[in-house]
Amino acid sequence: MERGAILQHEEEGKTDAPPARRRESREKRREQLINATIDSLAKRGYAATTLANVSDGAKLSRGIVNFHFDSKENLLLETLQYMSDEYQENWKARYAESAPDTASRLAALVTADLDRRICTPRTISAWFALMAEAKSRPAYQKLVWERDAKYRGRLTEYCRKAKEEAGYAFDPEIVTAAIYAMQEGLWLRLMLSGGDYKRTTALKVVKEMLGTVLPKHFTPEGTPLSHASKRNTGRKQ
Amino acid sequence: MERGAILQHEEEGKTDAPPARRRESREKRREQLINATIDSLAKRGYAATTLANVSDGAKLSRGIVNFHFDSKENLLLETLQYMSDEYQENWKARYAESAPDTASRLAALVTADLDRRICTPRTISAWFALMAEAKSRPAYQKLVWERDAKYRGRLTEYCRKAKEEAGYAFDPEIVTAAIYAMQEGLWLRLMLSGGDYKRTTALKVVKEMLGTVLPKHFTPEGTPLSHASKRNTGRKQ
DNA sequence: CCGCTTACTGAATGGTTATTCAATAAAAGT
DNA sequence: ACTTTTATTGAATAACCATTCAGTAAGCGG
Repeated sequence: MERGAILQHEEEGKTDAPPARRRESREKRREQLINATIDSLAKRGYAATTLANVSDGAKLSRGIVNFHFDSKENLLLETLQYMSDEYQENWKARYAESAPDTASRLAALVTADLDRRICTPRTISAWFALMAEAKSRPAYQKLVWERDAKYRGRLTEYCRKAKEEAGYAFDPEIVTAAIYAMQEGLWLRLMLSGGDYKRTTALKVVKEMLGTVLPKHFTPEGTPLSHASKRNTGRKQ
Repeated sequence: MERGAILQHEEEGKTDAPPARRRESREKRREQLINATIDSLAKRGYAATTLANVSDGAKLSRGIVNFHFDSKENLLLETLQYMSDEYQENWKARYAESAPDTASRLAALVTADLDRRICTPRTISAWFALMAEAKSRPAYQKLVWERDAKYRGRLTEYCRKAKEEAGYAFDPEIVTAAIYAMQEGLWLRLMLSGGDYKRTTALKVVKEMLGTVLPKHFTPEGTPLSHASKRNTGRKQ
């Protein structure tokens, strides 16, 4: 469609003015190209992302992508892999640094999705651009399904734990599905609203939901109640 | 990528074996072409959908799309419009045929999304294919935003009503956002799981959520409690 | 049966794009 | 210094695709 794009993303270890024409290690270049791909996906969408866009974005020559990734198809797949890894590393880190009680763990998991580090317009747009193509590309679908399974498994584990601790009436699998679906829906909303809807608003929604569904573990506003509330093992709320 | 597609979708008013080579009214053809577009979007995704695919799918000649829609861009936009209208007609119909109490109305609205008539793999895949491009196409974004606004407005109205009736502690806007996000997330899940996850499972999730968030209006399984429960206007649950 | 309108066709066109590859040059090894 | 390896370029290629349009024929009013 249009040309002459201004690239806002700066690659990792470089700040000098004449950036290219210097050789780099295989890994550095690959990451640089993947970042340029994410930029283009976010700005132009899947259909309008061309190899010329990517190499221009990285300020490198036309043939560079096929040299490092063999094909466009493969570049896109590895970009998805890269984003998937980033996502996973993030929630695992948030999980690890949270307090060990059920409420804090759940809050960490659920909030990780909306963490400043991964929840940016750039990331979300690129993610959905690839997601929409997943239906017709088994390789994408498999990758994403596995990403999901790990996260949801952890989430279910803690929903089950919460149920045991407070005697909630819900089915942990179903609550997990509901929470996870809500998170993905909020991502979609963040993308479609084009800026009106902020990350912090989405956070409020997620937290209020935690407060409503798990009233023994969270305040109505969604703040974790860290004390181990083993008191009521009785009936429902 | 590959060729020689088998088309599973049959257009509206025709069943005879030699289908083409007969002139049709402008409206019939346009609808037929839109359906072929949805088929292709669902099967191949946005990027791989070509005008040749569409005209082949409709068993018509190459030039047909530009004759009826002027451009590919316009065909896609009108396809989005068509799907958007279908969606809206559906929830309005479900709403209209529901009992007039708050619980039934809410159940109708929330369940409409997963109605057999609009919630098919074909529709969902095509929808997300267009959605992912919305970020970079203002015309799409506007259209979808308006579609959403009407539905969410209605949903908020009834969440507010429910709160007044039973004295829930929640913020109706936030609960609406949560429910709507969950619905979109479930759509995404239906698409990505490729058949494991069924419409009926998603329905269960939605209903259990209603039961949890609005315990005075629904059973824990999500069946509406139709009697007007004006009894407690007091504190929170 | 005759013009006239309207729907439709499909080959031709021109622009875009992924991919290849021979040439080039920076490092690394010796 | 020189050889080898490895990264990079950019012009050439071939495929693909949206769009155009001159031509064809179906329906229709007369």
